[in-house]
Order: sequence, then C-alpha cells, then structure tokens
Amino acid sequence: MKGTHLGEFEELVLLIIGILYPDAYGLAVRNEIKNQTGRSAAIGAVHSALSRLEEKGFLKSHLGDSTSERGGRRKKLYTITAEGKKAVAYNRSLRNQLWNQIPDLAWDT
Amino acid sequence: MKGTHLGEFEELVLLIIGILYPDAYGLAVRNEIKNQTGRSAAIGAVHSALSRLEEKGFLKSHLGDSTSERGGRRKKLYTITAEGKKAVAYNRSLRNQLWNQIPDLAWDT
DNA sequence: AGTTTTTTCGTAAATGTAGAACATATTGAT
DNA sequence: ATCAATATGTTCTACATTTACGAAAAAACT
Repeated sequence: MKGTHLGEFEELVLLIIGILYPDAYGLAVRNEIKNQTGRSAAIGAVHSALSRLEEKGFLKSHLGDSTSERGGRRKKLYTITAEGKKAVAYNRSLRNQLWNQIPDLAWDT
Repeated sequence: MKGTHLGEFEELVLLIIGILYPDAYGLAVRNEIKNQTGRSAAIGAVHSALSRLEEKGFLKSHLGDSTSERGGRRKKLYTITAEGKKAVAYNRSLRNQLWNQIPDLAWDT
C-alpha cells in the first residue's frame, strides 16, 4: 500500500505539523505530540514518518537559518502541501460520514 | 506499540463493524468498505484486522445461526466492545481537537 | 577542541496486503 | 438416503509497509 494511505502515526504527525506552523521540525513535533497526547514517540519514529510524508508529497521541507545564536545542527522545517491538506481533509470527512451511520444500538453491547 | 494504538485500517474496520451492526462479518465488512470508500481490501486483510481487533479487546465475536438458507460456512459475527467504543471515541475527539488548533495560515503553502 | 542541537542510520516489531487452502452448509442427481 | 457439486466463509502462509527505538554522525556555536 505504498504511498496510497496515511498511516495512523503519519496522520498524527501531519496534524501536529499544522499546529506547529511555521516552526515544525523533528524535535518540536516530538514534544508537541507529548504535550497534546501524552504519547512518547521516539525521535527516530518521528523522523521516519516525516521522511515518508515528504516522499509521498504530503509535506515539503527547507533548512532553517544557520545564523542563529545557539549551537547545533540546522533545523529541517516542514510545511503541509496541497496534497497533504487534501489527504487530511479526506480522512476527516470520511470518518465523520462513517461515524454518523453507526446506529446507537451498535454501542450497547 | 502492541495493542496500544488503533492502526489506520483497524480503525476503518471498527467503524464499518458499527455500521453493519448486528450483521457484521468478514465478507460483509469487505463489501461495505468497498461501498463506503471504493477501497478494495483483500479478504485476508479484513480477517487479519478482525482477529487483531478481537485480541486487543476492541471486538468480540460469536457464530451465527447454522440454519441459514444458503450453503456455506457459518458466519462469525462481530460487535464492538466498550473498549472498542472508547478507542474510537478517543481518536475522534483527539483529531477534532488537533484540527481546531491548526491556524489557517498553515494551509496556505 | 568541546559542547549543543538536530538529523541520519540500522535493526526489530507491529500493522497492512494478498490470495490460496481449508471448512461447512445447501442443492441436486442417482 | 448418499454423494458429488456448488456456494459461502474463515484460516493459513508469506511478504510489504509502517512504526519504534536509540546509537551514531553531522553541523553549528563557544
């Protein structure tokens, strides 16, 4: 299913990137996931999701300024593409649609 | 992450089970996925998701009547458990919450 | 050079995909 | 009645993709 669907974690990362705009990069994403959900994602997991999302065309990236005051490597900043927006919106509307078709009885088990 | 999260396909199957209540079983799930999303899932894919969801405690199953009118093996009917309901509801509210925090600018890329 | 910050890389486990093989029930022929 | 043929569903097996973890490498500052 390569590139055809948005995995569970990928979708979460995509939403977080939106929230963090325009300062979204690996570590910040990890921290925001922790803040928003309490979930402790490994940094490697975050970066592999970011890479896959970029490959799929849902994100694009550029390097941050090198003239900052702190030490350390340059940040790789991510933003959502039109494709990414479309994918997130589709998932959202599909789930709402499905949710609304579930009869109340289905929950009474 | 065993059992801790609901995969993308697993969540879809869980919602479909709700819609199909009380006649949800493997083949019906496959057909309904096709109807609702246009997605062609293999029957094996559906059953493996169902098994995992039952292992995780999100679904429970029982065998249908043997006195059916057509030939064929008995259906294994699935319903959502309280745990399953909780998981679906959590995912839904979390995503809405995240979605609402995304600034409009984030889409303007 | 030493320290800090961030990404890249390698490996393992969980989830997703696919369809053939197997099982079970009805139907129809003999 | 019994047996093959047919219809309906689930299990089994194999492999691809996604998720998880953390050590190592890279790049920027002092």
